[in-house]
Amino acid sequence: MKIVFSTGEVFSSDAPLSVFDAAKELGIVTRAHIAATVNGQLVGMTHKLEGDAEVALLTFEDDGGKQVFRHTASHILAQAVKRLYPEVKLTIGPAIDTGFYYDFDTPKPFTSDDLAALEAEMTKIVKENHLIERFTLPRDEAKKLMAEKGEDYKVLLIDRVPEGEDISFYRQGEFTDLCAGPHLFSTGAVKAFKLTQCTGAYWEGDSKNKMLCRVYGVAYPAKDQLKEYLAQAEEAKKRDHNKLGRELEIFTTVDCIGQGLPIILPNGTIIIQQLQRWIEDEEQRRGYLRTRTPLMAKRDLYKISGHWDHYRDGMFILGDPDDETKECFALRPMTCPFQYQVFLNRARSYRDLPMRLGETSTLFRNEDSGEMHGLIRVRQFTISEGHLVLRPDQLADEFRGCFDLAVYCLETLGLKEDCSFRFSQWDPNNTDKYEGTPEQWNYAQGVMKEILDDIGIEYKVGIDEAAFYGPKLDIQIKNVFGKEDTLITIQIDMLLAEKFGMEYIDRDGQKKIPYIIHRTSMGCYERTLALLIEKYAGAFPMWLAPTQVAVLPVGEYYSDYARQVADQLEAVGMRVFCDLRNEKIGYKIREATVQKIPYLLVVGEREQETGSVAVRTRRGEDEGTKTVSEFIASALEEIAKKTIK
RNA sequence: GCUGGUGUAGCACAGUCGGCAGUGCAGCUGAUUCGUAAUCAGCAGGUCGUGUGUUCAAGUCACAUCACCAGCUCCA
Repeated sequence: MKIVFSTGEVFSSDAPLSVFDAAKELGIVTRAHIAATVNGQLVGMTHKLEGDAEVALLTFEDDGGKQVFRHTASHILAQAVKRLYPEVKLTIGPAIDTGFYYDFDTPKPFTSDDLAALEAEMTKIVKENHLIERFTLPRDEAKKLMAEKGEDYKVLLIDRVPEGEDISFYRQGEFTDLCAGPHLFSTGAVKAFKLTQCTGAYWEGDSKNKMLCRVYGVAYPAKDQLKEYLAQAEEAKKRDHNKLGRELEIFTTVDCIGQGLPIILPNGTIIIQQLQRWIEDEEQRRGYLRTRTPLMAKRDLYKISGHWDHYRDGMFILGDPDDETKECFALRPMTCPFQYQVFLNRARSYRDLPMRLGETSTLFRNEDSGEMHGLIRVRQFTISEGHLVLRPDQLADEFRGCFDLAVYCLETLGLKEDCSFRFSQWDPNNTDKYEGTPEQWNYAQGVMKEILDDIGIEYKVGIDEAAFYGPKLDIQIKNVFGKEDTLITIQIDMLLAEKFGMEYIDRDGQKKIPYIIHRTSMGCYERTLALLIEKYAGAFPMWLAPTQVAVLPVGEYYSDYARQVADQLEAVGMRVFCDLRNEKIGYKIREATVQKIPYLLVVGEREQETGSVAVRTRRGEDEGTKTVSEFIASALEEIAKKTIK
């Protein structure tokens, strides 16, 4: 058999041998090699080669290497748990983006003290440097082994292994776990790790099931890598919008107003106002008509749209929903059925299409109490909402138009590089959640796939992530904790137009049902603001900065001149803080810098005499002395271009 | 909604075994008139999230409740 390595070496052998042995014969294996791929499949170094193969050796720097390394770390954790708490039952313990976790069924959830004890035990297991051996068993013997050990969850998992697939176990010392693998050669390689938190998590991710105890951890081959990760995580937390946003007086919350109902303070309001003016103008340039529709409606409207059946728990209802003899209102959780009334206002011709409707729309959603998070997940929020009513032949072009607008928004805000795309589809096995027939869904998703492939973006498919009326392109972004949320969404809807009796007279005189695109351009203002805070750590681009310029006289004697400079800046629309307090210049500079005001203009005798300002940035750079008009010109240019510095 | 954690002045925090409510920054007043990241002094600031209980006595103990945080679940 012929073994070809990705580095070019070729090894021929008559007898089966392991990846490690083959690589060793060629002298290309090092201690850093912890896993491999064989014909594209991830395996451990001890994997036996039994035929021609293409092999690539992996280190921790490779994704596959990380995965194997972290997975072994999770087994070491499980082994430690079984040593200290034999009564605990094992469930699953995969590698994840940042590290690993293991879910345990414990009589009592672990505490942080327990984690310290577990870490100590894990250190022992690493020092003992157990070899990790793989073996397989026939189905009934596998179940018998796990049943004897009292591992009920593992017995369930064995039943799920498809016929014909190996049921594999990994053994390290006295510990054996049902596991598809692969794993490291031995436990000794996991030199640096930390258990980061323990929380609850439902068995199989279903809230109807028992809540297990999930322990999260991170693991690295070297101590300094762990140290670096922990330092980075600490740094990321300093950018947390929920902390920074409050410190910078962008928003606050008040107990007696309630959960998910933040107060946007003046600084935050300026940013949202800038975003709103910008996006409304941009949409107007792109042919949108603006509307203003009510924040609430009678239940009758939601019955037509389907929200009454599919989304009632998510709405704030005013009145008794079950008393049909009395009026019952609900705050709107979305804009669609309201904005459709604009189209329905009179008979429409094919010439009226595409009709692009835009609204800065405030919505209310009664999220469960545990769901709220700073400005990212709230119960009342405002989005750059839009609905496009279209002829079938316009669908692809208009979808692309929405996509272009969304990308333009993300690029302008500097968020694009942090985003990923998700094609959110329905779940054909869970059709109760959705309106429409499989034929309608397959058609809508087919059309959308064609458009996405034509645009040529990379996307993940999200099954069971669709809206109840149609598939979506979701633009996803991660916060500082790595948690992903939808920032922008573009949806194709082939159902609601018919429900609302929307139609247009086509060229041939026939009544036709239009297609609808639901979309946001910039998304939800609150959520976008949160991500901007985290992206820029509060140092916003000039055009968004709540205060753009601080004018700082070196002494009270120059107050009049400072005020004159500030007046000139304000006259051209800039947001200025003129610090006339009787403080030393160093103190004023420190304070303005901490507040992340983009430009600090220091003025004293020299500047007063020449009609100039000494320019300093919030990053401490000295930009020299400029005349006031020179500074205004460059600042206005930066604002107009929405430059990101 | 579920699991775990937190809640003391505007902010960051201390408060031991249940025994007079504290520190720093911010704020206010005064002095200082100053050139690129914190001048000095004084003053004021509190129903210890809220409620109920235990106790001679509760920031501290118990129960309930509200809010905040992380995770799970959910997310049009």
